[in-house]
Amino acid sequence: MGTDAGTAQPAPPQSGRLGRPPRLSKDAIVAAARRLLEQEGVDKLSMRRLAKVLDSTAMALYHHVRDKDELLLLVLEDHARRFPHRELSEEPRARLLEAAQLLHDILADCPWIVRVLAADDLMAVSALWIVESIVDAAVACGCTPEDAVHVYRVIWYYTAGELLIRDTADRRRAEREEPPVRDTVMAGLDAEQFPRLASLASAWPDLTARDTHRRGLEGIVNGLLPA
Amino acid sequence: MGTDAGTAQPAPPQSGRLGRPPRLSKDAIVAAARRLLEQEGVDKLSMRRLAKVLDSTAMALYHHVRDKDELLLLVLEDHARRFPHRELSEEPRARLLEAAQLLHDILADCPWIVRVLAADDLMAVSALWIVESIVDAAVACGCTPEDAVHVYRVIWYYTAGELLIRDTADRRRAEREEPPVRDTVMAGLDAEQFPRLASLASAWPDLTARDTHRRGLEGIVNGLLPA
DNA sequence: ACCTGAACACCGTTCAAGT
DNA sequence: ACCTGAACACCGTTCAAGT
Repeated sequence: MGTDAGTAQPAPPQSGRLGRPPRLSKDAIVAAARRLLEQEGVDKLSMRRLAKVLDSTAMALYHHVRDKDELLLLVLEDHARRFPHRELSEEPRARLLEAAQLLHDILADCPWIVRVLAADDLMAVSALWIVESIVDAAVACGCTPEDAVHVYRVIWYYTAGELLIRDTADRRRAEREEPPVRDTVMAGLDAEQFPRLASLASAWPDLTARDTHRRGLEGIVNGLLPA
Repeated sequence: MGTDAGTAQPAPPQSGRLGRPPRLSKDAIVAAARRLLEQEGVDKLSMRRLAKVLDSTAMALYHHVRDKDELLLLVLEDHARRFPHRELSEEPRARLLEAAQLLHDILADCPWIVRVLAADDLMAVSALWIVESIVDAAVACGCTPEDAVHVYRVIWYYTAGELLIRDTADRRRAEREEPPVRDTVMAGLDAEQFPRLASLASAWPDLTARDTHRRGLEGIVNGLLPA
């Protein structure tokens, strides 16, 4: 993973061109950013640091990408293109669920993108077909086009929330040594005032199971599709 | 709103105490932060700027709050305490929905807190009773305690996602002059490849209705509660 | 055309020192 | 006990200049 230098090479010098030959290229920048992201996380990705990795200066990057958000979007685009292709079922309800799951799985590898994507409610262009699939499957399930967009949007909000929260919690856990505030709050709960929460206090953290998203998705789809 | 100096006063000088009398107080800091947040948004809230408003230095603030996150949490706590109280229904399903709605409404005024809260999946202590209500109502609807936590968690993910996305979109719109990427992507959609999205392109933005969250909530609850 | 250095206008936080 | 000034270790981005 750290040695796939293939895509990180500077662009092949085009023959007989005017101007200085480029040392950097969009591809090389995106590849380096991907590696930095994988190895050290978003918090460590700055234009200056990325430039250092590329033996260049922060300002040189701005010749190839408009700003940091565009760079992150390019990394997502690249990731979505590489992501293993999956056949979707014919049956619309199953297709809807599978597409939603795929949306989640692609983004689960780049949870930092949620903050950028949150500005819109659409995915990267190379994953737009998933959005199309969701809306289309919802219509095939009997939704009006408007309701289908609503279904998509609820799924997207839910997915974005899950990714944001899991990612934030993961990163906090990695960087701080103290236990999360939740644990101390839960431990000190007044059982008179909050009987339910108090009785669940010890079980609460463990309930963050891996299949939470999937189970919730099924419930949401059941609740939103016409009977 | 800018003149409620009442809570922004330095703490009343305690009689006969040792040490230098404090010029700042937690309350004054929180009140000033709240005003800054209301008037200028999170992006403008920095420890340095807040200190300037209080005629003090950034470092003095660290004597009263541990760090910026704690300060933001204190503002939420304050906001949740002030928030108008609402009676909840007896009927468990209605109570569940009302509590979830209340959770959303309280946070809708401080959407910037989602990034801080995202580290845990619990609310501010002064709004913990809402979480208790949701879990309790879910049990009253026939959920096991574990399923009730699951229901709460799906609602929280959905709500956090909605708040995050609406807030990010709002702030982008306020600061940039260009239209969101979504509009240009949607405008350039290949109708062959994405028939559904292309046909919805013009309608998409308008579909961000105010009641989206409420409608989605009902669907989610329908889908997650036992029949 | 592509890249550099210096600068602008900031951050959160720590630390030693003052009163 | 409470506050200050200076400093640390950074940010993203702009701009004029170089090759």
